[in-house]
Amino acid sequence: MEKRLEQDFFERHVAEVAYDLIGKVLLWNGIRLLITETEAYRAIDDEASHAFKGPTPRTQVMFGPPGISYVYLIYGIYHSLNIVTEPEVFASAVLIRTVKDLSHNLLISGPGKVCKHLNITRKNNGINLLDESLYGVIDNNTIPNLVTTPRIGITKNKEILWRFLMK
DNA sequence: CGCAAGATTATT
DNA sequence: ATAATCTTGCGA
Repeated sequence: MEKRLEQDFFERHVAEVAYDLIGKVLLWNGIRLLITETEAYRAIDDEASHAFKGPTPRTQVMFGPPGISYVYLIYGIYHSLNIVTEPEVFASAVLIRTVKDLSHNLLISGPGKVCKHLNITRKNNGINLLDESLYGVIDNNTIPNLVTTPRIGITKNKEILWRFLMK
C-alpha cells in the first residue's frame, strides 16, 4: 500500500528529513524518482545556507511552511531542486542531489542534472508537494543503507555531516 | 549602480 | 584544476 508523506514528515529538523528522504520516491509531474542522495541546509545555525542572513526575495519560500519546492539558479547555468522543511519561519531545505528515474532505470547524479532531466526551472519554485496529485513524496517502505559525509561545493560550515547517500 | 560570490558541471 | 555564465544581494 502506497502512502504519501504528509506535513508532519517535513516539519522536523532538516537533517532528519534529509536522512529519511533517502530511499523514498519523489513524484514530480507524475514521474517517479527514487531519491538516493540529499543534503540539508538550515538558516538558523548553518552559514552555508542561502537563508543564513535572513529572508531575501529568492529565499522566501524557505521561510514558509514545509513540503514546498525551493528552486534556484546557480552559476547562471544550473538549477537546483530543494524541499522546504521545519515549521514556518525556521528556514531550511533539503537539496535533492541524485535520483533514479524508475521508469527508465536511469541514475541522475548532481543537482543540475536532476533539474535538467525533469525540466525544472525557477517557474517551479513554490510547488506544493503535499496537496497536488502530480507532485509529492511516496513512502515506499524500504530501509536503505546510508552513508553520511560532508556537503559538496560549499566554502562555509564544510565539516558538518549533512550529506546523505544510499550505499 | 557596480561588483563579487556562488548548494555545478564538463573539460583539461 | 579551471572555465563557463548570469543572477543575486550588498554596499555606495
